[in-house]
Parts: sequence; structure tokens; C-alpha cells
Amino acid sequence: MKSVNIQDIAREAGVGKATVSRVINGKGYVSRETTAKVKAVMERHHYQPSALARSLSRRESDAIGLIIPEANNPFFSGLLTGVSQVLDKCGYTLIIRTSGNDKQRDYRALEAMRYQRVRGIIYVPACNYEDDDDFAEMSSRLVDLGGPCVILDRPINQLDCDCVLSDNFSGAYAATEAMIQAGHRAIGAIAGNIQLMIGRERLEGYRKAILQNRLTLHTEYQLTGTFGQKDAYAQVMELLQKPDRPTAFFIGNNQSEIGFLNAVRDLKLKIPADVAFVGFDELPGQMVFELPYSCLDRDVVMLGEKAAQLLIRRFEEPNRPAERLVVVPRLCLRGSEKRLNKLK
Amino acid sequence: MKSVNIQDIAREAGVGKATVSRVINGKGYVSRETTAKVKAVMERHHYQPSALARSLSRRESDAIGLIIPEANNPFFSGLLTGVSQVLDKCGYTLIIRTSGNDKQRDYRALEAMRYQRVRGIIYVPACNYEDDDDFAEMSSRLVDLGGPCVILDRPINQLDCDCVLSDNFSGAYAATEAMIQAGHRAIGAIAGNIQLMIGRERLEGYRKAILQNRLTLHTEYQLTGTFGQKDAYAQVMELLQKPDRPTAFFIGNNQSEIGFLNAVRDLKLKIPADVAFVGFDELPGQMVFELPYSCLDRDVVMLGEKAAQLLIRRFEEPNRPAERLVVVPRLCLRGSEKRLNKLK
DNA sequence: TTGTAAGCGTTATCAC
DNA sequence: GTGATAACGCTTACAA
Repeated sequence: MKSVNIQDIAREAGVGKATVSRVINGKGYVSRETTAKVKAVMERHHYQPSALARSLSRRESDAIGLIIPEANNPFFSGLLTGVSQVLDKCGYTLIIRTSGNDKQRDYRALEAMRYQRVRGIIYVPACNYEDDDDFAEMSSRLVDLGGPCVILDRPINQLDCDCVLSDNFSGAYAATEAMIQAGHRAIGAIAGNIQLMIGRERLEGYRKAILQNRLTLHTEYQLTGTFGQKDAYAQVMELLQKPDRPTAFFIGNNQSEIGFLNAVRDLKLKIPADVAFVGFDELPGQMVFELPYSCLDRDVVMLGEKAAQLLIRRFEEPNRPAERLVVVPRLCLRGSEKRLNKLK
Repeated sequence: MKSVNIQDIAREAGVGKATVSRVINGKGYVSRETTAKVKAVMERHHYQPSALARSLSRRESDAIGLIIPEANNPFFSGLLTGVSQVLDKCGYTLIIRTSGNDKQRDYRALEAMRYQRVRGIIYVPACNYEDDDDFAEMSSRLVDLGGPCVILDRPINQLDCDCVLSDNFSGAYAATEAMIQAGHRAIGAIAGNIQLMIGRERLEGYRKAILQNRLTLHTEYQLTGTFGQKDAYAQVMELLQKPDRPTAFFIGNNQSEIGFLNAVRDLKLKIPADVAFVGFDELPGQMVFELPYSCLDRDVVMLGEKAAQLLIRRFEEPNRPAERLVVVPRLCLRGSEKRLNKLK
């Protein structure tokens, strides 16, 4: 890692390192000619200062950490894209870690960020940290970080910091109501992981819509478990074969939507003739096939951008009250929510 | 960024910093009791050394740079996933930048990596750098990096370093040949960006298959331009409306495949009855819908893993000859390559 | 087995 | 305007 350093430049330019430093940072008085001379030497050697030494000396790094559950999921890679865009533009360095939705790996990610002395982090937590011990563990690590944190997508109770969230409740409510308006009376929910706040909020939105419209809330219509595909598949397969099955579903995320669709296909049912639905988030490949599947759409890249902006703003105004940005998902009705006559 | 440092620990434990350092790194002699004492103090303060100071002192960082064209593309986020997995496991830190396939941003990414003094990089170049000046620019920055580089997915001529590539030529050849075997005689290619080596290799594989089988190579059947969706759409729309159109296509990547599929849909053609194809890479959403679309499949995550492994190996054995890993894509025939009787 | 001290490449505080 | 010099937090000879 040996390369020309500020000392070398200073020597060759016949000045002190302090002067070179002034030239690099463009602050402090330094004469026209000295500046020119120093710059020439720097160019000649492709001199580039060391962020390492700089951060150490300034006691402040320009690295920002991003912790996400997984990179291989269009939702999270969308967030990453947004974050990356604004960080690049503003001259910050992006350090990334994934947690795989695992608490322990989440802790390790947090620690890795501290090890790197990041200036702040953007954090999609692996879980809710509702258990007191877990919360203590997590927030201790967050505090140790010593820098600001922006929570992205998955809220954590009792954590007072900037966050960028989605209005899961009203999204789910709107989706469910759309199906009710379409004439459905027996509506199920594939709620996914209600350990996660976002899962619960979505389930609650669904429930509220059902109750508000004076329909019956069937416990057996509320499928919960993980946000994963196989889980949804198994549960939907079972429920759809019961005589008294729902005619429509609110689906909590795109992975469970895949499971749902696979079940529907295997049961040789038609959408929306045999079973209708509205899902949370666009399906991967939705844009490809332009399928008439209704969903709650979020501008994912924008969420990432907002989070990054919030963090940077926090650097500038450390004492601003915590900001909470809640984005309402847009309901896109494309037909799969309909109730056709075929259904009794 | 103020936090407890090695000096604080040393003082409180009543030892010298060197001893603390030995404990941290577990090397050098230090007595059982001293170790215990120091460890206790470290735990009490949640002490975590600074990677910044450590790297500076060791003249070697544990950060690894990854430069990819975009994060919001399943192919690249797959690579990222693979890279991230092995880096996490081996204790390296991942710094990421995107180039947006833009040469200038690519340069800046390279410079940012140097600024951070990364130990090495994994690099999916924004372009080919075939022009001498461009190549000089790029490779100068690569040299300035001062660390090893693993080229991923997009080869660069005359650059002698480790790389992980796909056998684009034989993939395209196999895909085209499959369609010939299926009975097609008029086969087009949606070759995408032949500025990129990978684009040319794919086009050449197609050509070879056509010629080898003594078929005619029609210039107008070879669509080139970008790997983008709109471009493919426009070109396919035009070609498919000509009287003398191809009955099948080799498609150079998944984005152009989307364009192709949209055109096919808009023209109300059926696959493979009216037009057949084999594409490069899985379509986003392929797993979702289990469509009978044939393609050349690559284990994308594995490519990322291999690249990371190669880089780490290079740290350990700096003088090993450059390794060139070429993965042959697997041809998955699912029906879209067929030739049905309907075609004249 | 442990401590002292000299770096590592910057920035920042003073004098000059 | 400019140049020493002391940090920054750590590692690593070299002594003791």
C-alpha cells in the first residue's frame, strides 16, 4: 500500500507539508504561485491523499454504512441504488453489509460499521428488537457507533431517530377495501411475518378494512408465518382447498405473492375469476410481463435516496429533532382485484 | 468520532499500549493474567479498535472495492451477493460504487477506491477500454490502486489479471445450435451492445453456429445496439413485420429479452408457434412464473463468490500467475426454442 | 513477558 | 503566506 505521500510532495515542491495540505483542501492562505507549483507536483505523481490518514487526523470519516437483509432482492437492491446515488453525488463512501434477516449477523454488521468508524449508518434492521434484551443489545451497539442512524423501512419501537418508512397500515387498508368495493366478502390475508412490525401493520390494515365494512373477520383466513415463498405456498394450498375458502386475498409482500401464484397455478385456478388478490409491492418481472396484477407500489429507489439525504442532513444539523418520513404506497389496480360473476 | 482508544485501555489496565495491542491481535507473548485483565477492561468499555488507525499503521487495509455498472439489475445484485458473502465470512469490508456503464463514473469509482486505500478490487468495467487512450486512462488508475484487481464478467483486452468470465461464445453457439436442431433455418440475433466484448462474443457464437450448419448469415437478421429494452423492442418490432423475417432469435441478454417479449406481445405473436427464441440469462421473474422460456443460465451468485475468492487468494500468493476462470453457461431448454409446424 | 518509542499519512495549532 | 510540530489510534521493532 506504499504510494507517494504528502511529505514526498512537499519535499519535491520545496514547501512544508502544511502548505500541501492547504492546497489539497483549498483552505488557508497560500500564494498563487505556490499553489500552482504544488498542484503540478501532485499531478505529476497522480498524488491522492489517504482517506485513512485524513479520517484519523480529522477524527471524522466520510464512510457511511448500509445494512440490509439481503442484496439479492429487488426491494433491497432498489434501496441500495437510491442510497448509492446520493452518496456518490455527495462524495461519501458506501460500506455495505447484509444480515440475512439474522439477529446475530445484524449485530456483527453493526460492529463492523463501528470498527470502520463510519460517520453514520442507514439501517434496515434484521428484526424488530422488541424483546427487551435484544433491544438492549442492538441499541447498545447503535450507541457505540457514535454516529447518527437512519432507520429504513422497518421501524423499531422506542428508537428515537430519523427514519424513512412506508405506511403499511393504510396501504393494506386501501388494498383490502379495493377488493371489498369490487364485491368480495370473503377476503383472506397472507400476512407473512407478524414478528416484524411491518407485517403486523399490514395485517392490521387488512383487519380494519374488514371490520370497518362490517364483514366478518375469520381467524382461519389470516395466514401468518414468514414472508417467504414456500410458507405462503403451503398455507394457500391448504386454505384454497377448503369448501369455505376466501374469494380474494390481501398479500403482504412479493415473496409470498410468488408462493400464492404458484399455489393458484397448481390448483388450476384463474385470476381473478376463481380467486382475486392485491399484493404489497411489485412482483419481480412485473414490468416485463405487464401482468394485470394489482398491487401497492412504492418508489423504492426514492426511499433509499430519502434515507441518505436524511443522514447527510443530520450531519449538518445534529440537533434537529428526529424526522420521520412515512411514504404512502400507491394502489395500482390492474384487474386482479376484481370479482367476476363466476364466483358464487 | 471520539471513543475509547488503546491508550485508555492500557492506562486503566495498568499496562503499556503495546501489551494491549498484543492482546487484541493475539500475537506476541503476554501472560495469562495480563491478558485476562486487559480483556476485562476492553469488555467493560466495549472497546473496539479503529480500522482506520490499524490500516494506517499496518500499511494495509482490509477494505475491498466492488465496482459494478448498476445495483438495480438482478445480474449485478447477484454478483454483489456472492462477493458480499465471502467477504463477510473472511472478515473483509466491502466498499461499493456503481458506474452506470459510464466511463467517467468508472474512472471516478476507481479513484474513490484508491482514495480509500482498498486492499484490492473486484471490477465489472463500464466498457471495454479498447481505444488506446481510454485503456491508458483506465489502466493507469488501476495501477495507481496499488492492489490486485479481479475482472468480473466483462473482459478487457491486454489486461493481465485474474478474472471470472462467462464463455459467451460457446453459450451463444449452443443456444443457436439448439434452435437449428429444432428445425429453424432463419434465425436472428438480438446481439445488444457489440461495443462490449461480451456482446461481440455472443454475436460471434451465433454466427459460428449459423455458418457451421451451412445456413445463410443475413446481415439484417443481426440486430445490434444497446443491451437495453427499448432498443431491442424497436428493432424487433421492425424486423418481425418484414415478410422475410426470422422464425427464431438468439437474444443477447435479459433486458433485450424483455424488449423482444414486449414486441412479440404487441404483434400478437405466440411463442414458439410464431416465433421461437433462446435468451442469455434468466429473466427476472422467471422463477415466479416458471415460463417455458429457454435460456442460458449462469450461477450468478457463484460468479461473485469466485471473484472474491480469487482476490483473497491473490493477497496470499501475490506472485501466482493470473488466473482466468471461464464458466460455461448451462443451456436450459424449456420449449421456447421449438419449431412448430405452423411456421412455413 | 512487558514497556518505550518510532512510525503510518494526514490535519491543525501555532509561531514566524 | 508559510513551516514546524503535535496530535489522531494503532503496530512493531527494540530494549529491558
